[in-house]
Amino acid sequence: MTRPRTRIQQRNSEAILEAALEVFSQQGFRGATLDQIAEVAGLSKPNLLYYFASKEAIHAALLSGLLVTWLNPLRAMDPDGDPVAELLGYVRRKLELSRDFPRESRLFANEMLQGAPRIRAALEGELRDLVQEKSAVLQRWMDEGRLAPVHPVHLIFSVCALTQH
Amino acid sequence: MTRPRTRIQQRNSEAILEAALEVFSQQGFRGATLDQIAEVAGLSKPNLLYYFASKEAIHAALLSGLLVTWLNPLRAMDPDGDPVAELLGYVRRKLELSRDFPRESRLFANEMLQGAPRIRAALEGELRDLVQEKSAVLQRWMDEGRLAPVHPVHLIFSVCALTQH
DNA sequence: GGATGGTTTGACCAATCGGTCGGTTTCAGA
DNA sequence: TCTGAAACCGACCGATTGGTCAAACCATCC
Repeated sequence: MTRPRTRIQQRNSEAILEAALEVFSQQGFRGATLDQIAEVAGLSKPNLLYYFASKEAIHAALLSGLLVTWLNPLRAMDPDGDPVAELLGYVRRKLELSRDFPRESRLFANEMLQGAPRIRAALEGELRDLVQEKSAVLQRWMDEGRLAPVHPVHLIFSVCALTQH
Repeated sequence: MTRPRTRIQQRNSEAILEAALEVFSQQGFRGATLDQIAEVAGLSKPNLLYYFASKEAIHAALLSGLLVTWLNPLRAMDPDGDPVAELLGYVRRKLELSRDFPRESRLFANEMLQGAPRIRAALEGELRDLVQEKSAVLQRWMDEGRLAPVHPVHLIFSVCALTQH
């Protein structure tokens, strides 16, 4: 619930999440085991469960911060900026994210492949709203003749597809 | 090894592969269980293992036929045809494949996410050769001025990314 | 009708899973 | 230096896993 207080809590919580990211992103949720995570983190299995209530809790903690980070590149697209520059900036930020955080990218992909059972709500809320908002911006740019006319949602989808892939 | 002979073998083998495709594509290899597959197939678990030696064997049987099917759209691109028409035909065939066989697509994606441990060899052989061959064709078309100049491998990668996504 | 070989299953097994428990060690603050 | 709480772990638990096996079943051909 609250943030870790002591130094030990801080360090071990981070080690667990780091290890869990490594394992979950490669094996998927069901494929990962607490023993694997514990070994990578350099802790015993009971000690893992001293910091997190369950395997689900570790996974949830990883995913919770993920969506925000992943939507940032699109969110940062400035409606008042230059259309082409903004669009290319969006592509570049998204690409750098995939390059610098491949494990997070795979974790996200794994979740999507299974129908996003744990983040569906967030996707249908936050993500949907953001896409609609930015689609409107793109549409306006196209109407003003400052951007080649294509379906704005398809455009966003294409950028996601290419960068994520 | 050899193809099923009797009608019963034919029917049950297909039922098992059909059920395994359903389960593997949703849960991944480690996430899927023989009990789930058996239930979907309408057979008992020991009966599954009468037709396939192991869980691995079922998965391998599914993957073996997959790569060929998945490379067909690119393979069918005709070096002597019209560049734009051939490229669009490739995109269309790939897109139809993803639309009509989403489970196979997810199975493939799952395998890729885990580093393709079971089809890495095939990827580095068959896939690599085909991409290089078709890249040469695309490069020739570009040199002849019949296609906008981009990196041919990036072009193929982009089509894969968009259609698969 | 009986013999034969392909087919099916209930019962079972060792290994592994996520998670618990009681007790021990380590640490921080007085 | 002492003490109480935080941190840690060996041993264990019930459930589930992939897989086995002997026995039963059943279709087919002589």
